[in-house]
Amino acid sequence: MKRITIRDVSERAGVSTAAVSYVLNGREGKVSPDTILKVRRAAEELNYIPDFSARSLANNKSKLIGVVIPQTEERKQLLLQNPFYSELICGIEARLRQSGYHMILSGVDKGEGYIDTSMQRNLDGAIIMGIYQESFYEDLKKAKMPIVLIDSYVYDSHFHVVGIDDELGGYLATKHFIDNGHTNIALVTGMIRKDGVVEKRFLGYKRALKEAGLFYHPDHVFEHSVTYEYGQEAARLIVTKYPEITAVFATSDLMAMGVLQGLRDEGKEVPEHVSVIGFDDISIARMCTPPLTTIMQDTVSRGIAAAERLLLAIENGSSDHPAEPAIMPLKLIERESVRNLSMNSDPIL
Amino acid sequence: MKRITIRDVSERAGVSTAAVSYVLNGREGKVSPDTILKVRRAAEELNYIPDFSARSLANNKSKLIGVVIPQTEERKQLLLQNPFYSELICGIEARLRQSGYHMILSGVDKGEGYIDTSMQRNLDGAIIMGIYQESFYEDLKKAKMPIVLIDSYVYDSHFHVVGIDDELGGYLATKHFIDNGHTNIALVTGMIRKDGVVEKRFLGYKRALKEAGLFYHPDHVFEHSVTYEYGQEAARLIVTKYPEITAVFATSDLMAMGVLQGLRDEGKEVPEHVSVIGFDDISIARMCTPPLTTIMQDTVSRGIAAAERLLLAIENGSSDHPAEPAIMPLKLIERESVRNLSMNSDPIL
DNA sequence: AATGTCCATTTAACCGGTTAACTATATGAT
DNA sequence: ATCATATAGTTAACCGGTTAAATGGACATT
Repeated sequence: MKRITIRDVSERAGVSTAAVSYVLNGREGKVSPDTILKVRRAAEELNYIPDFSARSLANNKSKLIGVVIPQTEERKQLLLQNPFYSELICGIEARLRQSGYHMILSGVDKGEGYIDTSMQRNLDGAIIMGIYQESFYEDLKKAKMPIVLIDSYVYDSHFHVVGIDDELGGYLATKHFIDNGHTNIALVTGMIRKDGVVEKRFLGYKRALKEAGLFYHPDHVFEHSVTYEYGQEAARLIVTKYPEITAVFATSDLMAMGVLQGLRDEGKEVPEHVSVIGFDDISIARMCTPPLTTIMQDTVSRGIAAAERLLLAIENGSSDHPAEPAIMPLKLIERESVRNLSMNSDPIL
Repeated sequence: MKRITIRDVSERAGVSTAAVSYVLNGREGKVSPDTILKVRRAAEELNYIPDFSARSLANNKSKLIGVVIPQTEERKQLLLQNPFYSELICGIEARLRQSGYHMILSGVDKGEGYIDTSMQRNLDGAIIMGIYQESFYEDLKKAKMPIVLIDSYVYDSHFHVVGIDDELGGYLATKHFIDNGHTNIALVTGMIRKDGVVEKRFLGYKRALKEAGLFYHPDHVFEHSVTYEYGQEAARLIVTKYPEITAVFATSDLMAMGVLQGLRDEGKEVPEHVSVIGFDDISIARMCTPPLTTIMQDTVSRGIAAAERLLLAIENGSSDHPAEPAIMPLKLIERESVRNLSMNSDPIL
């Protein structure tokens, strides 16, 4: 059961290996229709499947894309428990496969060592989700391959960006609370890092407050990690220490779900006592109790868009001058986790 | 910025490329300590990173593992919305990376064409999650690489299996209902396919019923697709057509969450009116309302175990005679979605 | 001194493709 | 008839490693 090589095909077709290679790669005007036919037939009959390693070695194209997601520091595992990443990956994988590319999925925490992977595998490009320390981006630049960033605002001429208007998202959520008569609005969020998405959402939050003439209260910002558990903890804090708060904007649905649970643990009803808005509209947002009002981004489409962008850059060989950031649409989805305080004068249960 | 090759290292160290290769691959007794030192230093100084394509071409080892998960037929996207797969992948990725392997994640529906991927990339092995049509397994056998199956019972001498005792899981869930005084217990499940996991869970369900002297009622089995939406639909059916049912065993947490929502849509409370048990203990099982009683399997560990098993098979070159199936532990986690009918004589709200 | 062994090292073929450069033939222009 | 050009196909070097076989030197044996 030896492997069928291009030589086998060339012999069977009665031509040189070069001819076979030209036919199989669709080189224009290098081969006659007759030869094309012979080669196609021979390849078909032998069920020839090219070896990507050999191909990669010869022409320095691996058809391999690195996909990076954050990982937990302690357990060295992918942060895939946040469905946000899963959904992105669905989109990315589907689009890549469609063009004959494959995806190598890796977790990264500090970003050290990823450059090795990229070199070893001769990656044609990479999609980086999440935000990392500066040095990682420096390494990525050295890699000299097209790179698409999702969820970080490192606007550098080396990087393509497929983002959303996070500032607007933060604004819309906060505004929605204000429109519903809320004035004490908490923000529950992961670490606010420079160039990260939550920084922008935070900015939008502040803008909405300011625009409405509301006071920005730093104590009402609960900042830690993007986990269900922290959402829960923040909710407890809110109930016990800041009872004036009637609305919580969580910068990810996962945290929002934690907030929901935390409030419940403390005997508060949503939205009767406290209203909650999330971010992302991951699929479980509509499944929780009550269904979560959230800022929707079409995550799967965003994954597809990121892959598309990357493929384009690869095929153009334009790793240098990326187009300007693609900004995907965004909107607030009203479900049942927000109560209208102004109109509804029902007494609290 | 040319690539550093083994030749560069050999020149710098003043030895042949063969010597470098031997040192870097730790060939015993082929090189003197002196040479080892020189090579190590040179490689270090040049920051040499080997090219896996070249290596793969030369020794037919790619250090690449194929990881396959089902995909939706319509949209050609990975079934990653079920966190069960995400969690497995977390475990797999972590373990593979630890040993210098990388993972190519692909979606597959009918299984056609995957064999091509495997050939093109010279995969060293594969981990297959989910269940597929017969022909896919036939293809896999031809691939002549170690393969680990998760979630299918194709006990063939070609395949390694890292499973759980699904029959027991089904039994435990059903038994728990019975112990709590339930006698009309519905089963909500994806398609019951031969050699699939749900077939076994179904068997466990029937065994528990029989053991308790309860009548197995085929109408109480709701079988369709493993989705939140179907769980919801099944719940509606149950409430409207089979009001005698007081307990629902869903064979995946995702479906169980749909059931929860469907019951709520119909104005039923869980567990006051209807009790629910899920399967898998995905992370959101404890996050939903009420927290879901479920059959816990440590999914991440199972991913790790699968990877471990595969690596072992690869390193032994033993693609032929797999050890017997590894069966991971299982237990019922009691949360708040089951009501005890027998002891608790509170009137229904 | 000749021969055999061992050890460390090198040589060079090989993996399976791609592609620049070359050859051979046909076509067209002068 | 001669030369230039275009077209179709081939040759062989090359990508960056691995590894069987050959080499060469040191040492021991007869």
